[in-house]
Amino acid sequence: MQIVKVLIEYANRTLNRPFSYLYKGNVKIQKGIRVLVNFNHRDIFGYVVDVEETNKTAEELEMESGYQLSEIVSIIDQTPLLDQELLTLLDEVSSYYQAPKISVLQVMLPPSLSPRKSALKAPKIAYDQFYELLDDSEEGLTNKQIELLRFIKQEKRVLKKDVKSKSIADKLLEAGKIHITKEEKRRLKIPDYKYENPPLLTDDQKNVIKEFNDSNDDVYLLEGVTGSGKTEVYLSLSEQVLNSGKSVLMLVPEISLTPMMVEYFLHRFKDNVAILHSDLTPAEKYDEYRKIAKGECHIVVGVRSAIFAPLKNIGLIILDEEHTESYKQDTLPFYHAREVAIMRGKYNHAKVLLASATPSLESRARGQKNVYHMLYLTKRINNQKLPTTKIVNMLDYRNIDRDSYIFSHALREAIHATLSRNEQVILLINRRGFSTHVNCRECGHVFKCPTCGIALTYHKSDNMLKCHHCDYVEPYPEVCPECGSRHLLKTGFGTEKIQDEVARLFPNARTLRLDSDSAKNKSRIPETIEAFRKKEVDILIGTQMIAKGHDFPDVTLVGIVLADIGLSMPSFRSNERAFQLITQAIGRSGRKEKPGLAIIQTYMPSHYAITFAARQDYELFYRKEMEMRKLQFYPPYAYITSVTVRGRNEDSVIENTYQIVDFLNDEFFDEAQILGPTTPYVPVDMGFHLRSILLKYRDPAKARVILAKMLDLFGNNSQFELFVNVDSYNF
DNA sequence: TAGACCCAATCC
DNA sequence: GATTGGGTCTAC
Repeated sequence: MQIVKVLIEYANRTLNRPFSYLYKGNVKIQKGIRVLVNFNHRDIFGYVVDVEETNKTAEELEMESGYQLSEIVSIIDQTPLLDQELLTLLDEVSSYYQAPKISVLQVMLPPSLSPRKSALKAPKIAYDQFYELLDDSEEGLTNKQIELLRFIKQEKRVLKKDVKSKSIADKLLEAGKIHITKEEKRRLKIPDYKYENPPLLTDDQKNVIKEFNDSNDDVYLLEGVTGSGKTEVYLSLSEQVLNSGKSVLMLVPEISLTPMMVEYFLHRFKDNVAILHSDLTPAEKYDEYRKIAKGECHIVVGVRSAIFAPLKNIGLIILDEEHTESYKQDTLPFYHAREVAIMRGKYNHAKVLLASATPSLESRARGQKNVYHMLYLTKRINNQKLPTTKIVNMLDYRNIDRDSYIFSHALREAIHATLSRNEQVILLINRRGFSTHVNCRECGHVFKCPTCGIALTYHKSDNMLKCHHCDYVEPYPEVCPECGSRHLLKTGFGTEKIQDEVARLFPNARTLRLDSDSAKNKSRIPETIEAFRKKEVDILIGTQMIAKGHDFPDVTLVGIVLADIGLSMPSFRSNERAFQLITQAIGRSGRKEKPGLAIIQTYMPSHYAITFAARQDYELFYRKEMEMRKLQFYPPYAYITSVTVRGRNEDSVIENTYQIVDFLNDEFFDEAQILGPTTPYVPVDMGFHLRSILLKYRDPAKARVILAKMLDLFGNNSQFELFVNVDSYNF
């Protein structure tokens, strides 16, 4: 008999330990397969982490352990799901992020292979069936049969579903003239891209590639201004790595927004590329995953979770736009693709290339200390000039347009001039909806989300109040629910309001809005982008989703309607975020031979994040922001981890949070700054109250030990749940 | 994580 | 007296 230890599919702290089951059959159970087990009256998935042979009886085992072991319901897999590298990575990731192993497995594997019960309903392998010739003698066959036989002989193999007459084919099968072969099908349909000859590299690009090749360092940070040709560097390096017999993992922030990168790789490397992103269907993900695991392709282009692709013999890992926050998962297991990339790079002795026009401060600081090898691309391709920028102080009423409190004279006139030259405009406003706050003028009542407690945003298109954090919506009430007054005040503005204003001020301009409301259906994002590129639209209005990566040759004006929005967020990263967003947005203007202009409207015209972004001066921003971070002891000077306590009873949550703070203070002595309990920005989550603790420290190894101890001590309480977010981005 | 179980509130 | 709802407990 075998004792099988399994991890349960529930990614809950209190269940984060192996449970034992019996297996009396004669199959040798292997570590790393999935089994179906009965757990607390329900059949669920378990992932086998250990197997022991035993001569004891079930009764003896019950005596020893004090509980009755039940038997495995069924075995799901024939062979282990992960190879040695990914098993090692699993351990490393779950210990670095203090995350339940099962939660890491669940992000590593596609839905069809996931250790969770829903995998039973997930897509299976699909096959194409072919007829193939066995014997071409035609004796005793009818004319129709001979016709089909000759056709199959000529074509070598014929898709079964392409043969119209099944009965004739059946006759040939019966006579042993042909047989059926099957082959796994790839359900992701990829257009047939023509190979494109690589363009000649610029001297800058050649120098970067040479420096990269001549060095033996592990991790590189390529700082390259917008439009400096980073993509061609990726393609060239990838080609080299492939020629040396190794494979390439290419990570991008989000494929539906920036399909260009995938297209470049498909043009150059065709069938050798597999694609992994969140818009694929589960069936497509499964097929791509197997194609990679079987070694049928050597390049993976994908988003965050693609860092776990079962690619073998990796020679190069690239993170494009490495500063992008979508590389950090903000749910369990809270991993950051950059850190995982570095772990995988070490294991494979592969180089890791991080790249951005505006690197994260963490990465840039490591570059400073030569932990990462810095590389630079300082010139735009063809020496295109950066756009002219202008900061407009919106505090000065003389700058504001007479007809609109949202637009300045400067921006309104620039839009007018651009349109009359038949060129295009991008207006960026980093906020969705129509107005950001609705409150009652009589009693001051503020409309808030009942589940999250944050202010609701008014959306004009459907006349609804929406929560921008959860999916709560309610119809816009004409009267105040508190006092019955009809005087409701809408303040603040977002994309919808801008669209209204533009329609009013420029009635002849064709406008389109692109934000996560207008793009509910993700397939419409590329459509909108394409319509704009084809100049069916004059003005594109949108949130940050329009600021990234796109190349619109006829855009010569970018207007940032209110640059301060990001800056007023209560986060130590808000300066960095604002700088990155403004820099990226400005980079959309004047991409071809026409000179570009960018106008930045702000109430904080002398804020360094805005002035340095306007000058496109990353290095100055970096230095200034580093001073601030040093002063406040934030990353990159400190590591941070947040601990969130979540429970039904608010008082008990607060009380327990204090106890944890006390514990952490005792353990760290003076080796950490501990802030908290604080009430998070979103204080209530589905009826659960939340409180957070922020830890800032210098020694991650020590913190890991203390955090593990904390989870041992406080992590198994039924009153509350603990969430540990190592290297958190939510503060 | 989700069901079972317990107790109290609520119904006609 | 039965039914419903909420909170708590537990799993191999």
